[in-house]
Order: sequence, then C-alpha cells, then structure tokens
Amino acid sequence: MVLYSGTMSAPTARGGRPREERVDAAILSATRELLVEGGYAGLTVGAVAARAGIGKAAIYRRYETKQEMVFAAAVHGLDLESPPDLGSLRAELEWLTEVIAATLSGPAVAGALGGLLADMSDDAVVSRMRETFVAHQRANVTAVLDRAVARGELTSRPDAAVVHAMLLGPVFAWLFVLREPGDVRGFAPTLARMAAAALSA
Amino acid sequence: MVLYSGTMSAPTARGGRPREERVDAAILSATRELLVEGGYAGLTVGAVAARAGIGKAAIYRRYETKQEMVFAAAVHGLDLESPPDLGSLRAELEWLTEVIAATLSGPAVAGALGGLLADMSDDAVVSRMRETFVAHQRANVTAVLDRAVARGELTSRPDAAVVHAMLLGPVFAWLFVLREPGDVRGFAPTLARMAAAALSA
Amino acid sequence: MVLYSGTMSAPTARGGRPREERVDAAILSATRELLVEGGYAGLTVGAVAARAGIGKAAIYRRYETKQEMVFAAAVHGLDLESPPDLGSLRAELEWLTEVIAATLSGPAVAGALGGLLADMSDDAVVSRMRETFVAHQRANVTAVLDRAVARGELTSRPDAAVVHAMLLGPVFAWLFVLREPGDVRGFAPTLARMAAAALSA
Amino acid sequence: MVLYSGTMSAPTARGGRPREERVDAAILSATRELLVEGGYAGLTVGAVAARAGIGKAAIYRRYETKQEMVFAAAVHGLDLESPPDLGSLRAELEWLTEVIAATLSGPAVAGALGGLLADMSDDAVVSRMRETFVAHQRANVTAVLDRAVARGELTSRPDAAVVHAMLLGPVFAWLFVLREPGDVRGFAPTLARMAAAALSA
DNA sequence: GTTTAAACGAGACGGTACGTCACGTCTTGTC
DNA sequence: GACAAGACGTGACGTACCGTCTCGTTTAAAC
Repeated sequence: MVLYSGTMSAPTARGGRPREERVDAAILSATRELLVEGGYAGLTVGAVAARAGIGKAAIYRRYETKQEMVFAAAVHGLDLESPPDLGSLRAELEWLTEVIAATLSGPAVAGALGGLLADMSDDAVVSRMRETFVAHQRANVTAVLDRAVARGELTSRPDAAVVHAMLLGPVFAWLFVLREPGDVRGFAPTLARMAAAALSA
Repeated sequence: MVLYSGTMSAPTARGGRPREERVDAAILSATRELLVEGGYAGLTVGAVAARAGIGKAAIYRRYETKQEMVFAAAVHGLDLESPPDLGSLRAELEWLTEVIAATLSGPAVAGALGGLLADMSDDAVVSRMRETFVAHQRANVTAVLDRAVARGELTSRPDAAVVHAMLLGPVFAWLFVLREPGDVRGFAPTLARMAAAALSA
Repeated sequence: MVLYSGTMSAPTARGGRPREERVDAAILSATRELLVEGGYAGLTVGAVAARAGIGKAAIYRRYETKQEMVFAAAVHGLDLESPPDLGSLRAELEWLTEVIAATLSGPAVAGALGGLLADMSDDAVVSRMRETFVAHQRANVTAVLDRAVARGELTSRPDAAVVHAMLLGPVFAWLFVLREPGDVRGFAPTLARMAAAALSA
Repeated sequence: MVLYSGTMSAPTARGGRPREERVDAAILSATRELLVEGGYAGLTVGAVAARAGIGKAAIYRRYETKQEMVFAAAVHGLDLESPPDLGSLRAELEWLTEVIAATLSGPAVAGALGGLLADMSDDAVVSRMRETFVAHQRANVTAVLDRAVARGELTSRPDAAVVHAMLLGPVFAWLFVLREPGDVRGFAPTLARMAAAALSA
C-alpha cells in the first residue's frame, strides 16, 4: 500500500495540460538521491530541480515547501504491508520491529528524518506526518495486539500508543540520538523479545 | 553536576578586557526564550543577539556555530545527579525514566532537540553531544544495572546501550515523533515497569 | 488609414478552424485596458489572457512576443490622416502637433510607449515601429514642408527629420520625461508657433 | 556639482561598521559597464553583484529596487555645471543643448533611459528623477532665460518648462524614438539656432 | 456525411530573475 | 582586547513572468 503521493491540490482536471508523471517521479528520485548524498542539510530545492532536469516552479506547483517535498520523497512509496499472522505475539512484534528498523534505516529516510524533525514547527508537515506515517504504523500495532488478545496471549489489550512508542522509540533513538555503531537490524530481535516479555508480564 | 558550559577556548587571559559574565548569561537565556517561542527553526543568531542586547560577534566569540550555542543553551545546567540507591531495579529504572522525561520535556530542550538532530551532520556537535549528554546518561544506566546485578536481581548484566535505548527511545519518540497529547510524565512509570519486566525475564 | 493590424503570418487557410475575430478583438482591448490600469511594467501576458477570457496560446499564435502585442494594441487603429492644406505653414504645423499630441496622450499609448522603448533592443519591434509609426509621421511632415516651399513660405526645404524631431520631441518629453501637470493639448499651439518662427527665420 | 549619490537612508552612523565606499563605487561602475554591454533589458542585479565582486545584499542595502540602482548609476556623477555667461542667448542655448545631448548620449545613459522610462509607474523613481535630473536642468534653462531678459534680448521671459521641452525633447526623440543614424552632436547647433529664432520672434 | 486540420481555453513545462533572509566574518569607534 | 552595531560575501529561499508545450474540445472547410 502506498502511503503518500502528493500534497497540494491535485489539478482540477478541468482542462489544461495535465501534470506529467515523469516530473513527479523525477522530483522524488532526485530528492532521494540528494538526501543520500548530502543529507537534509545539504539539500537544495534548486539542486533537486537541476538533478531532476526540471524547473523549480514544477516543484512548488506540487509541494508548498521544501519540507513537504522531502517528506513526500522520504515517506512516499513506503510499502507498509499489514503484519501477517505469525502465530505468536513475540514473532509479530519482531516482524513489526524489523519493518520499523528497515524503514527508518533506509538511506533516504535516514538522511531526511532528522531535518524534518527540525522544521516541524511547521504544523502542516507535522499533521501530515501523523496522518500518514504514524497512523499507519499505529494501525499495525493495534492489529498485532488485537490478535494477541484473541489468542489469549494477553488478558487485556494494552494502550497501542504506548506499545508503539516502545517499539519505534528505541529504534529511533538508536539511529538518531545514540548513533551506536553497527547495524540496527541486529537490535530488532532483542527489542522484540523484551517487548514481548514486558507485555506478557 | 553541571554538564556543559562553553565550547570555545576561554580567553587566554593575557591582558585585554575580560569577558563579561553578563553577556554569557544573556546569550543563554535569550536563546532559551526564543527556543520556547519559536522553536529551533524560527531561531536566528541575529534575534538572539538583539534579545540579549549584545552584538553577534560576542556570540561567535563563545560558540563556533549556531548549533553549539543552542546546544549549550538547551543542555547547559542540566543537573544530572547520579541515581540514588532505591533498593530495587524497578524503582531505579523509574527514577531514570523520570529524569530523562523531565530533561527532554523542558521547554527549551523540547524546542531544540529536533533541530539539533537535524544539523548533526556537523561532526563536532555530534561528538560533543555524545561526550556529554549521552555519556552521562549511559553512565547512570550502567550504575543502575551494576547495582541490580550486585543485588542479585539480574543474573547477567545486559548491554547498557540497549537498555539506554529502551528507556530514552520511547520518551523521545513520544515527544518528538508521535507527539501524543498529554503529559509525558504519566508515561514514565508504565515504561519503567515494562522495562523492569523485560530485563527480569 | 489603419496603421497596423497583426504581425504573424495569417493562417494559410488550408483547412482547419479559422481564427476567431472575437479573440483578436478581445486581446487588443484587454491589453489596452491593462495598459491604462497598470502601465507597461505591470502588464503580463497571463493577465491579458485572463482578462480577455482566452488562453495564452491564442496570443502567441498572433504575436511573437509581448512587445509585438503591446505595440499592436497601442498603435493599431491609429488613424493617421494626411494633413489637409490649411493655407499656411503655421496652421499646418499646428495641425501636425495636435495630431501628434493627441496620439501620444491617448491612454493606452501613454502607458505603452515608455515600455516599448525600453525593450527596443529587440530589433524586430524597432524596425516595425519605424516602418509604421515613424515613417507615416515623417511623410506627413515632408508633405507640409513641401507645400510651404511651393507656397513660397520657405526658400529652401529644411531637413524633414529635424523638423520631425522638433515637433515630436517636445511633446514626447513633456509627456514621458518632464511629466508636467496639465494638458498637453494646450502646449501644441505654442509649440507650433515657435516651430513656424524657427523655420521662417 | 554631483547630482545624486544614494537613495536609501544613509547609515545612522551610530556605531556599527560603516559602509565601504569601495562597494558603492563597484556597484555603480559595474552597473554602467553592464548597461553599456547589454542595455537595460540585459542587466540583472545578480550580474552587477558578480561583476562588482560583492553580494546582492550589499546592493539592496543601498537601493530599494533595481530601478533605483540603475538610475543612480546612469545619473550619478553627471556633473551639471551652470551655464557660463556667453554674451548671447543663442550661444547659451547652444551650450545647453550640447550639454543635454552629451548627457543623453553617454553610453550608460543611452542604455538606461529607455528602460527607466518603462518602469516609471514606480512613483518613487519618477519623483526622484524629477527632483534631480529634471530640476537641475530646468534651473539652468531658467538662468539662461533670465540673463537674456536682463540683456534685453527678450522682452518677456518665456515659460521655462516650455523652453526646456523644446531643447530636451528633440534630442530625446532623436536618440530614443527616431534613432536617426549619425551623431546627435551635429544636431545641437541647428536646434539651438532654431530655438533662438523661435524665442526672439 | 465524414474526415481532417487547425484554433480554442486551460494550465503545466524549463528557465531565469526577482527581492528577502540567515549564516558566519569583518570593521568601525568606545570602553 | 572585549563590546554594540552593523556591513560584508555567500547562497538558498519562494514568487513571478516569459514563451513553449500538451491536453481534450470545438469548428469550419475539404472530401
């Protein structure tokens, strides 16, 4: 399922030249490339336009600000599949954690998220982020918890927001604050095991 | 214990007018005020100077970059006491979590941390951050774990980095990514209880 | 005599939908309106199209550049009649001056001429302007001078270019450089009287 | 006498780094060079900054708009000396006309005036132009007429504005509208002779 | 009639310049 | 030599306009 694909009012489709998909794609992939190469701080709208072979106006026709564009590029196309039924809470938590870790440690996301957080005084981007990225992940967490309750692994369903924070948070901190050397992926199973223990207690 | 107070080499004290403490204080409190008012994104060095009633040069005489200044202002004076022996792992984890939550949710820190993370490609600030904020918190986590091992609550000492991530992460995510409404402080006991269960398992 | 009516090759009339006269008229009158409202500097092709209720392409199908369009709108339909034989050099000079003043002080022309002059590095517009506006006026000046010589009012025929400059110039300066308050029309008789005296001397 | 040297509020001179004369001079001469090379239409603020080896901000600190800058550069330093007493109205008119022709046909002025006229909807530039360029020339015309009256060459003093238009206008038209080939300078004596005849009649 | 070809309103396109703003440095005169 | 003030070069921002190019539709002439 594609999470996100554009921010500004789509063309009213009432006559006029239609937007070119080629341009949409070029913007997003140029943004991702430059995010990987120089991070959020080193990313310029002009450079994105140049790399994409388009004009700046074509970008601002689609995104109100640079932040919107980066957000779209970093989160767009994150294919957040729903968690499969793996038979046990712990296995599903591990699956969730791995997906979160994989998502956050993708090269474009890694370059963008810090910067996005910085400019988050901009309420529009904040709420868009919540409506897409956060809401979708939350739904997955809820689904896993509901299944665990149905299986009898949990007697009462814990607050999904708390569990979400417990899964997402450590991965986030590991990547963006603590910046421990080594792969995050190895961290996921440990985290999932601990979370399962915490919930079962 | 005061964590941080300045970044650049103090004046060599070889004649000339000494730096005025008044200026140091004015910079830091102006920075904190503006951080609260407009967040990191809306903070400019010029505005800090104007608010403090000083010149920009006085700032750059003390901090090499805007990031250093914000970091000093947001973290300076965070009095990170060592965790007292409270008799049980769970009580001490709760104490740690509450201190972390209190630290991160302070108004200036809340405004600054996201932005600081954004500009963290700058290695100087990254390493300074790690050497002070992270290292000190990590030491506290280690101390708590060591005491729990000594008490026999834990058979083997878990990796302090992992535990650190499990405590800091959810608080961080709660505040900066999920931005759930309501106080973080109420979140701390729940988190500590879960962490204790996870570690004991 | 109509001076000017279009610049680009008319449709070859080889099938296809014919151009609509309605559109021609709408472009010209929208241009004139906007010229009056905001002058040349404030006029955009997009605004002309919007005001005329047409598309930009319909404009560029008729005029190669914005300058061509403005020129057509400001000069089109200037009905430059030939000067009647009024019996005396002075009377005919006065007639010429009044026609020039009336032409230049028309609302659309007043808004356009300065701007047109500005973009006159474009040689196409320059030569078109010379071939129409200037050439026609020059012919009228020549005719008046020839008649004066025939009448014996002048012993030798002065250079028509000089006389043209002496009539057109002051009106032009009055309107576009000096911008004296008050009507230009009252200025015409004085100017004509002086010109007559100068030529007779 | 220097006509013009800056437009925006000079620095209050109450502390702070003073403006560098080097920058003022570099802006003006770069503007003149580019005016000569490409005319008003081909002149960009960025190019002026680059040629001058300065930043755009240094330009906008001095001039509110591109037009102000061009005006300053084209008219700045026009050393409009007062007309000397040459003994006769005709000689002094010739002197005036020559000065006007020399001024308008200078390379920078020639490149700028058309464009300036175009953007003249901007009232600030218009009034500045009147207050400096026009007012000064007008004063010279008045002085010449007053002396002619004192000498008894004229019985009543004609309207200076009209005479100004009669001298400036033809030169202006010659250069910017008619664009006759050949030097304007040769035109000045003829014009002055005619003007003298017109006034004496 | 059908076909064909161009004009139509709308608006997206690449490009270029605008004027603004912030950074971190430098330069005054004063303390 | 630190201070307040503020100008400096650099370079990104988001806006506006140019002249071109697609869309899907409409309209008249050619067949």
